[in-house]
Formats: sequence, C-alpha cells, structure tokens
Amino acid sequence: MAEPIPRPLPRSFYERDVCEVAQDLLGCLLVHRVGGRRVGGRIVETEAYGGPGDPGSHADRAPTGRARIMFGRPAIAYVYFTYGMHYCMNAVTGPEGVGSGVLLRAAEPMWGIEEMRARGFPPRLPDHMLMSGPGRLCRALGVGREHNGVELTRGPLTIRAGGAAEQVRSGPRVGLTRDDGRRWRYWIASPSVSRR
DNA sequence: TCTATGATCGTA
DNA sequence: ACGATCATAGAG
Repeated sequence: MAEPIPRPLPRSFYERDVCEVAQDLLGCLLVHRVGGRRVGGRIVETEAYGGPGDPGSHADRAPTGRARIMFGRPAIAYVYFTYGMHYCMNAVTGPEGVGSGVLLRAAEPMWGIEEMRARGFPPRLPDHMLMSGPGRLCRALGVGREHNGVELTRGPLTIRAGGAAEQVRSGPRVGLTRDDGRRWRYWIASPSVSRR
C-alpha cells in the first residue's frame, strides 16, 4: 500500500488574488497519476501572471484564443505550447472573467523519478533538475496539450496541500528578474531547492 | 562558468 | 515574426 498523500486543494484556494495564490502554492504537492504510477513533487517556484496591467501575461489581451481559459473557472489547468517544443502549466486563479493564473516554474521531484527519466532527459541531469523550469516540469510529469482545461481539484492531475509552512524552510523569496533584457517579471521561490 | 545559437510551431 | 524554454557547443 502506498502511503496516503494530502487532499487536493479546494477550488476556494484558487478564488483569490493571483499573487496570494502563487505564494501559497509554494510547498504544495503537484501530483500526476499516469499508468497507475504516481509522479510528482513539491512546488518550489511559481510566477503570478495576469490581473489588470500585466503586459507579460497571455491574458493581457481579449479573452480569446489560447488564453481564453485564463478568464474562466479557477482551479483549472492552463497548458500552452511554446518555442515549438515545450509545454508550460498554469493554475487558473481569481474570479471568473479576470484572466489570471500561476505558472508552475519548478518543483522538487518526490515520486516517479524513474518514470520521469523515461521521458528522455539528458542522462547526466541530476534528479533535482528534472522538474526545474516550466518546460522540464511538464515533461517530467507527462503534461501536454491534452491537459489544457483539466480540473486540478480532482482526477489524475492535482495540486495538494503540502504543509508549506513546514516544508519551505526559510519562507518565500520574491524576486524581480529580466527576461532576455526586455521584460520584467516577478517570481516567487522557495530557497530550499537550488535550480542550478 | 559564461555566452551564443539552434530546434520548432502555435499564435498574433 | 516571435515567444511565460531547453540543450549543446565553444570560449575564457
């Protein structure tokens, strides 16, 4: 028997300001059930997107196209394809109609390391890098186009309470980074796991 | 350790 | 054309 894992976060968790949700997702558990196997880990880096006045957000424009789902029901996955080869995964937040979500940037692998490696990572890549970065995170979990719009409060792909206060050793760090010299982005990370 | 570059395709 | 990225090659 596998040991029990915490319950999924309720929808009310996501029905708040995107920045609050981004912070509170640190330390929570991202779990995927695939082929009868549990794959996943502890969320250690998030990034809030959307709300009014975020030019970097896909939801900055009209509620149409791929970002339409960001304006919809909270606690739904927004998965998009980028750079012709990577998927990225968000959790939709806030009230319906606002257009916001939390990008899951990195997690610490806890279950299914073998299943992750079977997805063809570089052979030398250390375990802690398998879910480090939004593209690798989705690849490790086997999350792709078919997961766009899925429910995160139940079903195979869930986010669960993880005892953030205990797990995130030094509390969240909030950063301001520059993406390729053009655009400023806020991100929130646990210092307990290095990305390098 | 770092900087530069290619891969590859949906969206605007 | 360009991007909410990643892997690799080459220089220092």
